[in-house]
Amino acid sequence: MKLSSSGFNQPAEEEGYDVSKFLSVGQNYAVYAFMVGEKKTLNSELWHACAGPLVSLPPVGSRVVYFPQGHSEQVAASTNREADVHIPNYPNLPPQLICQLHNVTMHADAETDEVYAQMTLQPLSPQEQKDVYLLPAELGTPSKQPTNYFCKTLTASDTSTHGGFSVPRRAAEKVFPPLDYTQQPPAQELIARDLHDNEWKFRHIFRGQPKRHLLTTGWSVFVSAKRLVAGDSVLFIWNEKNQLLLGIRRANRPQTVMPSSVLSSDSMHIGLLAAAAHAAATNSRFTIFYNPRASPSEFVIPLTKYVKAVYHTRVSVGMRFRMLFETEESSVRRYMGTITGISDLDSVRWPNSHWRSVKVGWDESTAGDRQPRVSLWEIEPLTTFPMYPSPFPLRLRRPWPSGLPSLYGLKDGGDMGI
Amino acid sequence: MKLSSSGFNQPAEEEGYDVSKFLSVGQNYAVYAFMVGEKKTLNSELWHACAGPLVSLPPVGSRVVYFPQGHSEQVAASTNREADVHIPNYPNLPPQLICQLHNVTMHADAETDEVYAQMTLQPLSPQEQKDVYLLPAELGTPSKQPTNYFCKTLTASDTSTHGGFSVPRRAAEKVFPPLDYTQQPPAQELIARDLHDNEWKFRHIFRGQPKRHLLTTGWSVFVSAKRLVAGDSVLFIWNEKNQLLLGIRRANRPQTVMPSSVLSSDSMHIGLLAAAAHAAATNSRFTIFYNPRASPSEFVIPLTKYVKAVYHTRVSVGMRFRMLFETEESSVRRYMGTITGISDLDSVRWPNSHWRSVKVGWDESTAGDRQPRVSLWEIEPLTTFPMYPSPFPLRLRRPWPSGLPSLYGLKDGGDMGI
DNA sequence: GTGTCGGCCGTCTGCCGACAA
DNA sequence: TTGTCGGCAGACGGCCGACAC
Repeated sequence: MKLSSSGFNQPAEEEGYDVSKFLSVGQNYAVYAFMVGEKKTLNSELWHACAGPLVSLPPVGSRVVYFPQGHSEQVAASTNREADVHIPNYPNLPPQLICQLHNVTMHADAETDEVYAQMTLQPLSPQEQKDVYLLPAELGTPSKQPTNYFCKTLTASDTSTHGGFSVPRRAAEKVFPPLDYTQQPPAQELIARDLHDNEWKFRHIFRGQPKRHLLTTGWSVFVSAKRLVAGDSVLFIWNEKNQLLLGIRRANRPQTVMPSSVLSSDSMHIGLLAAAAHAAATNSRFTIFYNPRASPSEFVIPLTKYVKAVYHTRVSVGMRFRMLFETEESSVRRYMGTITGISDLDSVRWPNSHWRSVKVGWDESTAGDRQPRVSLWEIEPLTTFPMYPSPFPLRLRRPWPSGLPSLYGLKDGGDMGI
Repeated sequence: MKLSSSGFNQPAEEEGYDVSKFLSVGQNYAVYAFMVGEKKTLNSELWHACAGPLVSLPPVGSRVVYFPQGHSEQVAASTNREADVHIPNYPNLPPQLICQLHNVTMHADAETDEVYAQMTLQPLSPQEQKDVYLLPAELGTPSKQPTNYFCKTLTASDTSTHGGFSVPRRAAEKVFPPLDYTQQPPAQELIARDLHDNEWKFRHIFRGQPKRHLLTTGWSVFVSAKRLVAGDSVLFIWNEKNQLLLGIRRANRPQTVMPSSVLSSDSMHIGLLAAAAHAAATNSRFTIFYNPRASPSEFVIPLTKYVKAVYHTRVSVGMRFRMLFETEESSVRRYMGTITGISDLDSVRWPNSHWRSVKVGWDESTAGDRQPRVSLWEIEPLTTFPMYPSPFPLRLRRPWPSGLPSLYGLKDGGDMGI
């Protein structure tokens, strides 16, 4: 069977699908359906697969906590410019804003396939902000990766013009349709759709000595169109509607500089702060973009997760903890560390903020790119009563009453490595 | 002579050169020299050639007028999103800000070669803002295109993989070094540097029947590296240091959508307004990016140009005028039109603003993409005393005193086509 | 004067199994 | 099990003058 080489490139389309129309929370992770006018479906599972195993989006309609500091970090990471000292202070903007999450749309950059989410947030009124601490804390709903799925980091041979793509055997048997082994060699045409609903055709063949699964015709067109290089990852996923989907995850390149050429990074930082401050002052909606692979940390988290971490968990200097990280093979592993201090990240602009208030040391010396500061809700403290929830109901307490000095009394914990 | 095909691609570098170090104003257009640390020189003439014949940057140290509305238009054009109604009003931010221009740096996007300028502005104090109207209005200093220069819009053959680049004969004779006509066919190696100081080598040959100038070896590498398509333009320019430079100007593509994936367009609009408002309130410096090929109009103009247009020129409904436009061949031509009304573009947010306060009708019916609204300083009114300056000194007057109704008494002039 | 084409040659793409890690 | 390679055949890149507008 010979594939024609035409029709492989579809025109790029603007993406943006409203996920707020239907919402099912009956499963372990939120399931969205998305339709906007004549727009086609942007598959939620594919978006999450591209975003990575640690990324979860809060359900539409839920209450979330928004952190301007974290949002600022995303802008800083994207523009490669820290927020300048010239940026005005917004004294009426608290370090965290409890919001109603009205809308979440998943997007993919038309140029790079970079995934990001647009969220519409509405700050609660001051009275509502106080009341939420009295609500019972529900358990968070962790994201789940789909099962019928595989992800492979591309080798030099995979991206070379000299050949095709070598499919790991288990992966091919798990997610590709079964080959007709009566043919010699067994082969079929695979059709997969990307985030923009563009169709890609590949010749899937099982040949060689020893036998292996390969993608040949069509593969190089895909590699050059997506500008993939060795180290990037490609993933295939089989959705419920019997469609094969594929996505990409680019390697963490040495920080691509993008000074945007439209707006200074200072203005961007001011923009997000002013937008949040205005929304907080008027209790009106505002819009943010969350780019999970550009942002150092999630800056919109479920309120339940925040309340549980900040009000129902006791942490102290010297305490051991675990934290989840994504591995290079796109799976998850835990790293261990010790809390070395608890203090404000920026005591001038953001006093009494919980954003990255925990200074930590990591057990493994290869902790080069792991943050020296984390937030309470990112870590899992190891108590002397581990593995099962405490049978004693925890009483609510405010970790440091506003207007009073921090209970921890430790502005800069220094290195107390144990 | 055979060129090796290696060494044609240089690593992309971050651009950004300080032009404020040396400033000569003795010529008809501002000449900048730029050095930052070990950075190489970004050639000012090449930047201007890529920016187009109508773009001029005010001299460093001069006084300029900054228009938030125009800046907002640039963001809207770049994000394809108009400013939302949810954006807060900044009642203390006037529609124009008279500023000291402290710094201008010319840049080129590392990905696309798009040219843009970064400017550092400092609003004058309220007292200074008033005083400037009493200054004598100097004549503007129009930008000038260099002479040793040519620009060609690429044909299908130029960008096809099938062949090279056909050099217009006059252009080759004017800006390329003379060929050695003793060789048969006459040929040479051309070396040209782009905005990033990357070096590009081309085989320049004079052959065929009839004889013509061609760029062969090296051309296709350049086309694919810069992702040029038919309709884009390439320009060659010969600078004073005996270096051949080359730049590109992309055709106005059908609006490439870029929702930035980092910051919502609302936050960007708020950001530029809040940054300007903060700078105005504190008389502190702020930074803007001016992207001449993305922005519908210049929004930082010399104060002298503004004062001359607003206070020393009488315009009225029905008056005829001329205005400069860039042609598709990158030269300049004048279009004629008639003033059909004078009114606020946005009487709610920006009352009494001179930004696009003039409604116009264009003589030629092909005026599809010419703005229906222009600013006073963009047009050249045709009076009954044309061609030479009036011998009578014009007295200063404010066109519409703030707090009083517009002198024109015409909120919406409608179509008064003559 | 210059845009496009047919002709022609050389390089590179891309499919194959061999082989080794 | 799978990454890389040599071998090989065919496609495409790219240089040439012809020719027409």
